[in-house]
Amino acid sequence: MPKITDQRFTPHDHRRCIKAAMEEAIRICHERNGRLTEQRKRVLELVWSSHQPIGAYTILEQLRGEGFNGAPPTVYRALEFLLDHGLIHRIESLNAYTGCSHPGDEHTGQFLICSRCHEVAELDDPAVSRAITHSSASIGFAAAHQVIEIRGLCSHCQALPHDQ
Amino acid sequence: MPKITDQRFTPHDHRRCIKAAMEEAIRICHERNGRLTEQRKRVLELVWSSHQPIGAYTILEQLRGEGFNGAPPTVYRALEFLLDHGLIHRIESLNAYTGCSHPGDEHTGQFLICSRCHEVAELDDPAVSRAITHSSASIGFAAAHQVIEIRGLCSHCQALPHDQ
DNA sequence: GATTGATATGTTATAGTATAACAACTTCCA
DNA sequence: TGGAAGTTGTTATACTATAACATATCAATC
Repeated sequence: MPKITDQRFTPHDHRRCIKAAMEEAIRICHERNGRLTEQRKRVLELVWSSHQPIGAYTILEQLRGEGFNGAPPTVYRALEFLLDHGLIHRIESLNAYTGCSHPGDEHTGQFLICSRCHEVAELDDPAVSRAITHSSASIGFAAAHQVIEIRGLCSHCQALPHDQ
Repeated sequence: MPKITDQRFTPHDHRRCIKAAMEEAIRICHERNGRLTEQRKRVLELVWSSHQPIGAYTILEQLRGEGFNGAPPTVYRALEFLLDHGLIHRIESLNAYTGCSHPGDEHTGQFLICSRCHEVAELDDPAVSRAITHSSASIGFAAAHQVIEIRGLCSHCQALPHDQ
């Protein structure tokens, strides 16, 4: 059974998502002796500012809007840290980043990307992973990391008229 | 059962792959009234020149080595045509392109990418697709296009010593 | 075979994404 | 307190992709 731990694709008080994510991040970094500096924390908040994946340069713009006077490497470094600690994921097909819905667990995300509202939900269905591992193994391929990004329409957008 | 129609990940006479792919491409384009021009044909050959995905700018370099005096748009247009006609796939996680192993069939590829030799095989296992469609549907998401790119070690590279 | 509309290619410029390389600063512990 | 490790600043540049407009080629019709 797929595991969806958040409220994505449905209206909700998103501030709670952010708050919960930040608390989790602090906990995890503390546990792992990772230094969640102010910059990294702020980047994580920006990534979590919506359920739409956000690009590195958009993050940079936002930081600049807040008086930050930095350059791309700063953002990319923060993203790298957050990726390394499993706090965010990179969506390869969008060159963008999104908050991880269940950090801490070792996992490679499976993403459902709505073509209409552009929100992304993370689905971590062991059945999917298993199917892939099994199928790969049947031709002798040892699967390590899985990139799974599914495009389609979320339930909310399916209910809307087609002419947007 | 996964369907692997080619000889990837094993030594083989690759000229045959190229030849077969080109013949298929000609057939398919004829059938669909697509104009497989010399440039497009040459780009397709370059994409098929190995089982390693190739980047647009590498293609450009190679074309230039052959006396072609063009710019990126030419290459990207050829790639777009080939993608539209299902003759190649784009590997999102590599920003690169690879020949489609069974063009003509409607399908979204599932790719096995060897981290060591960098070859890519296309696996089109309906069981994997089904697992994803099913899992998505269970939370009301209508899956349309699937990006599946698996990193790991091919059977050949698994057999090699670890210190490469 | 000239006309014309559609398709394909050439050309220049620029947008968007990411990292290399080195300098300066902080943190933390020995 | 000194020094190593880790973090951030800064500049430059690499890599990937497309916009916009000009020109050329094709293919069907008159």
